[in-house]
Amino acid sequence: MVRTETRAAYREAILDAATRVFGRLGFQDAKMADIAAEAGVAAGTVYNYFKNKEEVFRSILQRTHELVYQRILVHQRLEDPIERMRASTREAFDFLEEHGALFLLYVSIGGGFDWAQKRIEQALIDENHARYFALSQATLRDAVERGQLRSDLSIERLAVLLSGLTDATIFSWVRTGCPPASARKPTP
Amino acid sequence: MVRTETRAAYREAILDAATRVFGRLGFQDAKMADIAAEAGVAAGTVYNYFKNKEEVFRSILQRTHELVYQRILVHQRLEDPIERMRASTREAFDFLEEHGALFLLYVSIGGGFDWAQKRIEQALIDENHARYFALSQATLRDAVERGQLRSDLSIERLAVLLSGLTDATIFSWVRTGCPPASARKPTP
Amino acid sequence: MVRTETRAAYREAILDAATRVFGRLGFQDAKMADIAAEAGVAAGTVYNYFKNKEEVFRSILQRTHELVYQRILVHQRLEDPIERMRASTREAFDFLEEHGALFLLYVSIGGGFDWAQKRIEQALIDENHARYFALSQATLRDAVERGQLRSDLSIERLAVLLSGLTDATIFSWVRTGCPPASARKPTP
Amino acid sequence: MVRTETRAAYREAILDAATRVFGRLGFQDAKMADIAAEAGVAAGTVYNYFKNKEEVFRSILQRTHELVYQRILVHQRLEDPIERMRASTREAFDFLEEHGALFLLYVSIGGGFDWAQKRIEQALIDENHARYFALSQATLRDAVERGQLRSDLSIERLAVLLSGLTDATIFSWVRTGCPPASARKPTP
DNA sequence: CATGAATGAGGATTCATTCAT
DNA sequence: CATGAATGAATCCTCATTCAT
Repeated sequence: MVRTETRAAYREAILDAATRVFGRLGFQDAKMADIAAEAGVAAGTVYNYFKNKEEVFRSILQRTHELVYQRILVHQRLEDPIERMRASTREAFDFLEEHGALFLLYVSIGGGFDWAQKRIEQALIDENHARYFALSQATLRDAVERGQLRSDLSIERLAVLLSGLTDATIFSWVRTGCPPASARKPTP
Repeated sequence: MVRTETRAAYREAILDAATRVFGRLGFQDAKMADIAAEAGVAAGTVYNYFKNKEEVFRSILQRTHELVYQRILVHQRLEDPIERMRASTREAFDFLEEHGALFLLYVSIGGGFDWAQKRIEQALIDENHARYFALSQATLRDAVERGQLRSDLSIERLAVLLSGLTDATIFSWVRTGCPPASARKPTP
Repeated sequence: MVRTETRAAYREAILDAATRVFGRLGFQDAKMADIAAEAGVAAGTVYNYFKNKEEVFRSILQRTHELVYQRILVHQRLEDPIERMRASTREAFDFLEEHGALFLLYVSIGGGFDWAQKRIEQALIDENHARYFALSQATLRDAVERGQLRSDLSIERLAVLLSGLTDATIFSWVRTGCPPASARKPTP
Repeated sequence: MVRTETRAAYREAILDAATRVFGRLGFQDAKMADIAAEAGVAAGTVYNYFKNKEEVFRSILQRTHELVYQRILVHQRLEDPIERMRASTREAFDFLEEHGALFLLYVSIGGGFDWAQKRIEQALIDENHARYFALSQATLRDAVERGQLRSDLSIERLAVLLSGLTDATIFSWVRTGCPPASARKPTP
């Protein structure tokens, strides 16, 4: 058991380090040696936990998605769909503010910009995106059923719109540098 | 004179080739040899026209910006600001459809995701973005003066919004793969 | 500890190999691959020990200087300054016979002939030369004090003269190909 | 005839340019393009006059040797062998002062330091050196016959000695940077 | 397993030389 | 012949990955 815990600790430490390094330098410029150094382990050690650089990357992505998803999931217990939506969105933006670099990383891949990676990661991205999307659609459907939303709109299209707006905000944010002034404005 | 034309032709051919290759593989994975091969010249030849890989990239960006800007500029002659805006936006999306890969490239940099490049190109990007932005603001101001737009809104904020919406569309587009179904819908 | 020894051994092996290769081909024609091959290691390994080709070169120079200097230093214990001088000079020439190629290398730089290198190494060369020179002057001064040498001569000028003669011999030697017949003649 | 003159003029211009460039940068660092530019011709033109970089180099060497040899030859008309010797030596040093860089070049090859070149040029060097040497020996022999020199010394050895002293001076000169203070001192 | 050094494939870039105009 | 651009072989160096200790 201790062993298992130790292994897990190492793994987390490496992922943490990799997250920082990738966030700082991007995928290509981040060297395995950098990651190892940041994690305080030897270069070879990283390979005891991850097959290669790509898998380190993929693992970060997966871990992050899981984290955000879990956080958002919590808000699904809220009774009111509108509240649920609002809380989820805020959660996403809160995460953004906390983990800027990480999100950059996510976006850079999610956006499909880093081709080399895209080939490999797209499936992963899509799968996760689908999870969020399903959540979003469920909430919207709920709202329609409760009469809080017009029923003559395509749920899917609405979900796409919402997702698009979020992406747009992130995109602008990223483009302009970072702090999206209005992001934390109190919702009226 | 012939020489000058020939040189220009070579330069264009290389930029065209580079655009395709970068679009296909991204900056890092695109090899100078690939670009040369795609252009049908020897590897060394590329260096007769561009100092290095980075400059090839930068030149593509600059050339594209110029092209799009010129195209949009044409529509500025339109009397009606609203029409001007509409035409400009359509122009941008038309370009997108024609030059998908190229735009991906643009976005990948403009979004600031490819760190290594960002450091270098951001100034270029910003400068060009400012040009578009100025155009956009001028048009909006015009519209306000003509009473076609509410005058109690911040022109700058409006411009940011418009820019953001465009970016959002591109972003979603890029994310989902490519064809943004609604993009060419007849404007009502 | 073993590690440290192993590392040192590798380093020495590479320097030995580099010395041979540089001696055979000169700085420019010696390829890092040649050096690696001669040392029996992979090309990349050389870079684990030296930042680049230049540093390999510089290290050879430094190591050699140190070696010769230490050998000469031993003779400084001799009581009689004249004997000290004689022994030192012979040591230098002995070294020449043992390490012809190496000395060629040294001279080629010391003489300032390999421009590209000169820029970088001159300081190193000068510094070491100064050490020998100081030793030489000290010995001469000693000889003067003991009345073994005329006191009306400039010590510095004498040292320059001695140094010049040694250089001249080496120079002729190198020019003519190598074996300076008279070099090992028994000193009467 | 005009043609021939033109050709000769081009050839000389290129050699002059090459001399300057080689003197400035050394053989390896001097680019054919540099030489062409310095000569004010196109890169390809150089190849109309010389087979390759090496031949440019060889030609400089040959031309210089010829020049110095001819200058020294003039002094051979002097009656007194001692005067002849003195004049020749001074000629050599005068040349040195005028063409420092060129001489550096000569020495760098003559000394056999630039290996790549040495392989090729050594024969040329040796041949020319032999000419000087023959002149020197003839003069010495003459001096012996006239009773101006002890007859119990080996002429050859004397010639070697003289040559060595000259070389030594050049060597020290080159090593220390350049101006050999005493070189032009009035011979008492 | 951790370590950290060895490995070697891979790629940007340079530049002597060639050749069409 | 002069020109100057095209060529592509050649080489230094990086760094992901492997492996002996």
